[in-house]
Amino acid sequence: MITIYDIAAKAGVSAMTVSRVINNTGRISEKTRKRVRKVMEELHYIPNMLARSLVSQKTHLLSLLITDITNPFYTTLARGAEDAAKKAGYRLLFANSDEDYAKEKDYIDMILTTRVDGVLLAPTGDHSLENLNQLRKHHIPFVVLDREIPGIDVDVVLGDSKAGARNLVEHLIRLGHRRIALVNGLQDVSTARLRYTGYEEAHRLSGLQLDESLIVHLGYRDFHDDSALDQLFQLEQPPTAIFAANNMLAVGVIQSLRARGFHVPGDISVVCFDDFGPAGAINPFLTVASQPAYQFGQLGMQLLIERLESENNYEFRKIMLPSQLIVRSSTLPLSP
Amino acid sequence: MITIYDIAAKAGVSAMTVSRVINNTGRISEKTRKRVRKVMEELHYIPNMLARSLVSQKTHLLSLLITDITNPFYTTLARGAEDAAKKAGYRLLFANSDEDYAKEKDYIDMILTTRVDGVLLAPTGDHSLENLNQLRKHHIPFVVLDREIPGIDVDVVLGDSKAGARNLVEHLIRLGHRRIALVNGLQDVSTARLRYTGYEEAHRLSGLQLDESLIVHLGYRDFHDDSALDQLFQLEQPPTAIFAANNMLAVGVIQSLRARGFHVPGDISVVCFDDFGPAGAINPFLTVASQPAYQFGQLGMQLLIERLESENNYEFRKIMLPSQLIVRSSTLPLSP
DNA sequence: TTGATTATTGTTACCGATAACTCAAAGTTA
DNA sequence: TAACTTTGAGTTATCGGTAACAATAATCAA
Repeated sequence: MITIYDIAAKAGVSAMTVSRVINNTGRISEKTRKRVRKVMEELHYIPNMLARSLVSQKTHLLSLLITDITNPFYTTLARGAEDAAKKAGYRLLFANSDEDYAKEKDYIDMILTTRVDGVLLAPTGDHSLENLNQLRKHHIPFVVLDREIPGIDVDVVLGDSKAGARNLVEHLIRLGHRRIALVNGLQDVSTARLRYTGYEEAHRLSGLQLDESLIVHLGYRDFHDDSALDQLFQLEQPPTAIFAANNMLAVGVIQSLRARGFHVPGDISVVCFDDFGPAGAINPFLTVASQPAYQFGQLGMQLLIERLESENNYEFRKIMLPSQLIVRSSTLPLSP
Repeated sequence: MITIYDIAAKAGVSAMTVSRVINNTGRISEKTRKRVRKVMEELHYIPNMLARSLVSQKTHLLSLLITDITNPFYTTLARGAEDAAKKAGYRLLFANSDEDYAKEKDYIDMILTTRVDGVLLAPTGDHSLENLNQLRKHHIPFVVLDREIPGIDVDVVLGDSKAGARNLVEHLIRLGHRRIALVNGLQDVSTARLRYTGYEEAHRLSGLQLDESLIVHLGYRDFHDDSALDQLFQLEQPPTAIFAANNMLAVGVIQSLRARGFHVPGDISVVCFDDFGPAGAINPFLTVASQPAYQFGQLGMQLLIERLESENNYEFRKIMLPSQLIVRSSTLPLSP
């Protein structure tokens, strides 16, 4: 491993001079600068970040912790975050918690020991509060994405879950549906709660009675749980439409429905939150509340970097991004 | 920032003793061990990886460099790699080159300065050779995924592009298609070359004349380039089926076709390499050669870790994973 | 010409951990 | 009881950089 000492020796200068050349600090005569540069190239010198970071107390590394790397919403978000980080000269450490609190905690520990400069994260749920407090205790700046955490004041980029949900459900109601099921995420997650609120609000504003037996709770990634729909179809009056609280749940719901012989949208309409990225573009099928995923990442990263690079502790900011109702072919008017 | 010296001072021992307690090395009496542990908890000690890695010359960090984070093939692969890394106790640094050589180079540089222990990467193309040589020069072990690079001997996990392509094209030929277009990736990428070879082989074995004017070259991510299909439809005898060399190209092809008023598969059949992950499961539509993406990542990571942890330089290994033809509804027999 | 100033480079200490060596006290053996 | 082991620590040097200060040479003003 070539170090600045090797270069210093070969160039006949001190290590400090080499360091100065590398960082363009201090004053160096053009002659020595050139000589040092030449030796650096000859020896294929690569600076050692570990050593540099140890003394500077800055790694120029940021961490992005998402909850599901197979979900196009988060991968698009990741692209946004990556682009913004790159533009500002930071390196990005991706991590994936799989909606699993324990994994999240593991990654937070790794983030702490790795001494990243800041963290951008979509928390797994309200209990993530403990992990956030851990970050705060160690003075690691962070920005929260997509999900609000009660009990802590932070910079955060959110979608408007309530309005989005209301739009989706109102769309179904306009189509004549009256028994609309909600396949929701866990109540521990703010988006799931707000999507419920939007669902409830749509009912109330339309003068519809809300039937709690039409509500199912699953983890956002547990779309394999086929039995989840049993509850709905054992009802005396089963639903004629289903609102899935995110895209992955919608996939599961549709697969379950088809496995039971239902046709979507012929027999039952389905809507969901979040779109499907490029892969979904082949057969745009689902009626969705589409969120600007790329901007989630980009804006979140901008907030983080501003926080990092500003001295003063200005107050925390909350950005709320709207979702857009895109009506496609998974919804039909209720047939009489 | 709490260091082992703070702990040592408060516990009334030397820093070395604290280090021994942390790493469970050397001999420590149960009494001091407990006292040190207690102080560590009280002060919320977090070990500093930078310092530790600087002396141990090991970061326990691996890097995964993929070419398209929005492609479900790579995100599934990433999950496989992540799981395998986690199991072996390594942390994983994701990076995304966007099929862009310059970005890849940037990431390789960052990998070198970050002193990761090893790299798992899907190269952008043959010219990545230079980046691989850079890694080798600095003695960073690496494993190549998905794409072969001529001119360098490495551990590598590949799909059987030739056989997969042949299967797809033979499927089309069985359906009666005779004018089959190939929308391929750039010739700089081994999978694109092999998919061409499979395409050619299928023609030859079926006694079909291959018409070079039916072949279009695009980057694997350049599916926005709508004009690419112009060439095909200005032909006197336009194709009746299209083989897209990967999933992203297929998305673009289908969107282009629809924009031109063609119906798939009614007017034209489409097949492609690689499936669409969970997002594609809603409306499984495309006939594909599906590759075991998760295993690409998992096996690649296993190779890397074995290479890392073994002293001796055993010879390089090449794993070839088969693809599976999945016939769905994007293909129809040629109507007379 | 001389003291002051500026430009260029070097020295030393330190970032936070660990390897290698040292050393005192306690325990063992003959 | 003297010599030898074993146990449980501590000391020092080092990993590869950089900050802060020091030192020398070159230039300049008076």
